[in-house]
Amino acid sequence: MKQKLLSTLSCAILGLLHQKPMSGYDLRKGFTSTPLIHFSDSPGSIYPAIGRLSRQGLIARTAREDSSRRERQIFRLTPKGRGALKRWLNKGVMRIDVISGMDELMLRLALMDGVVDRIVTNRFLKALQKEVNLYVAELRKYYALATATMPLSGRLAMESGMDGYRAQARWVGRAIAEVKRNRRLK
Amino acid sequence: MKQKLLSTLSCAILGLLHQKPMSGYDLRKGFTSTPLIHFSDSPGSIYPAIGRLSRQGLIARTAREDSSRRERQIFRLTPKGRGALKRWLNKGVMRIDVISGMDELMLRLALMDGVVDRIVTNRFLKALQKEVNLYVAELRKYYALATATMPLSGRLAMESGMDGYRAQARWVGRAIAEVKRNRRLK
DNA sequence: CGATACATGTAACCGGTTACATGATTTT
DNA sequence: AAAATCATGTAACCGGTTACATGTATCG
Repeated sequence: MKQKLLSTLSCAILGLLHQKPMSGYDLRKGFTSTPLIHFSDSPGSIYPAIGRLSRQGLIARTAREDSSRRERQIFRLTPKGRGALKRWLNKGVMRIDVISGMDELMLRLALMDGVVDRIVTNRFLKALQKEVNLYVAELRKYYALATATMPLSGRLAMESGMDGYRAQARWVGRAIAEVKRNRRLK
Repeated sequence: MKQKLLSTLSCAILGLLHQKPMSGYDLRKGFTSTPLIHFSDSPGSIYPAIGRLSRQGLIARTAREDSSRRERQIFRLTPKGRGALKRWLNKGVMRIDVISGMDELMLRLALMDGVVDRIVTNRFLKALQKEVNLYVAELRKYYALATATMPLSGRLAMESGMDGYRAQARWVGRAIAEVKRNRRLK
């Protein structure tokens, strides 16, 4: 049986539903009211995504809490959904993710707690560190070669990118230390 | 007459063709061989984009240089295309761009040279600075409130984002200074 | 001659965006 | 009673991804 590829939004939904069963509306609020806003809000993306996940058997309706509010459909993760979530969290960190999928990487990190153990988080951060450092080195090399011929605004834009990745490199070092410390304390 | 909304890729193509007329293949290489890689490579996105821009009258085929190579179709910007490019570069900097469109903002900056003057670049950077600082402040506030209840990995992911935006804030300060210095030297 | 780089495209698929539609419940 | 918020959806559109198709020129 082949695993369907899930969109980032779908995986975000799986991660949030793992933390706590909730409705489509709650999910939307979870996106719009936190820095997760990156991953879209708008009913036109979330409800269809819920429908797909439901059809694939990764999430399921819970008995609705008919307290007073109308028709709230609460969804929860199925075992199959939990499996899909774990697979997504366990994926490797590729060069291309660092170049154009950093948001998704950070989403993965954010959703790891309570789903995978610290070893996975640690492995993830180590892999990320490696790829970020490689990419910084590559950018530096490109910059050294091209800077002379680059116009001012182009150079500034490139420096912005490099600064961002350097900040990531520093951050990931601290993050690894924190995870290690946290593991020892347990 | 209403202006069609152009995709980021389309605008990137307009910007590159403004620097120098070239073929679809050249554009692809321009993307894959530089940090512009963010904005897709793959023939399946570039050739259709070229087709659309051509149909809209924003770019046009140049007499082909039939030196020896086969069928290279060289495209250049039309006056209408230059107008569209300028409008894109002159757009304001919104909060939402900072939150989920930083790549496009940096692309805009990178392509400004030779198309719009330093005043526009300066205005852009000032607006960016304002929005980045506001967003950093907002994140800080959210972090202060939520940090206690956030799991480790979630907190780390959030810190990554904050570090990134702080780096942007520092960079934009330097960038503004450089543009000012550069303007004085001229 | 075979491999690699040059060069351009098409077609199916997928999913996000936008806008619209609907209706209940709570607040003013 | 009107307005705002809660809550769920649908449909058209657009464009990016993937994979495929095709053929030339150059180089070893």
